[in-house]
Amino acid sequence: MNHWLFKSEPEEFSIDMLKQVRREPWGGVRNYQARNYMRDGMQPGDLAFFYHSNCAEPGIVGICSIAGAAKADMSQFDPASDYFDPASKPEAPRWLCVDVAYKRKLRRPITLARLQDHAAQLGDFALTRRGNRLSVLPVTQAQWDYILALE
DNA sequence: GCCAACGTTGGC
DNA sequence: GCCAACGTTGGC
Repeated sequence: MNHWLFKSEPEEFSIDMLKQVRREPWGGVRNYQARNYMRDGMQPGDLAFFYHSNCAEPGIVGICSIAGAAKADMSQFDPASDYFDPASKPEAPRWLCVDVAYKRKLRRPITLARLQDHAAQLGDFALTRRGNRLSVLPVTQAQWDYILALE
C-alpha cells in the first residue's frame, strides 16, 4: 500500500465538504506528474493526507482513502468548466482522476509550520521541497507514520 | 531543441 | 498583495 497527500484550497473543497459528500472524484488536476501518480501509483485502499493550501493556516487536516482506479476527469470535456481542455478527446482523455473517500479529520491540524520544524526527521519530503507546487504527491511509509504520531 | 515569455501555485 | 519557483507554450 502506498501513501499520498492531496492539496486543496479549503475555499474550493475542504475536508468538511469531503466529510459531507463522503466520496468525490479528485478532478481538476492539470499537471502531468500529479496525473501520473494517480494513474500509475495509486491503488484502491491507499491512504492519503488531506492538506489545506492557500489559507490562513496551511496544513494536514484529515485522512482519506483512494476509492477507485483512475478514470477520465470529465471536467476536461466541459467547455463551461475552468478545467476544460480543448485538446483532450474523449477517446483519448489526457486528464484522469481517482475517487477519494473520507476517512476522518485529525483531532487538530498538523500545520505546515510544524512539519517544517520536523524537516530533519521527515527527510526528503515532496511537500516541503523547495519550490514544490504538486497538488498530489507521495508520502513514504516512514513519513506517514512519523507525521501521524504528531497528531 | 532552445529558451524567453507567460501563467499559476502557494507561502508569507 | 508580493514574489519566488515552477511548468507550459510557442517562436525560431
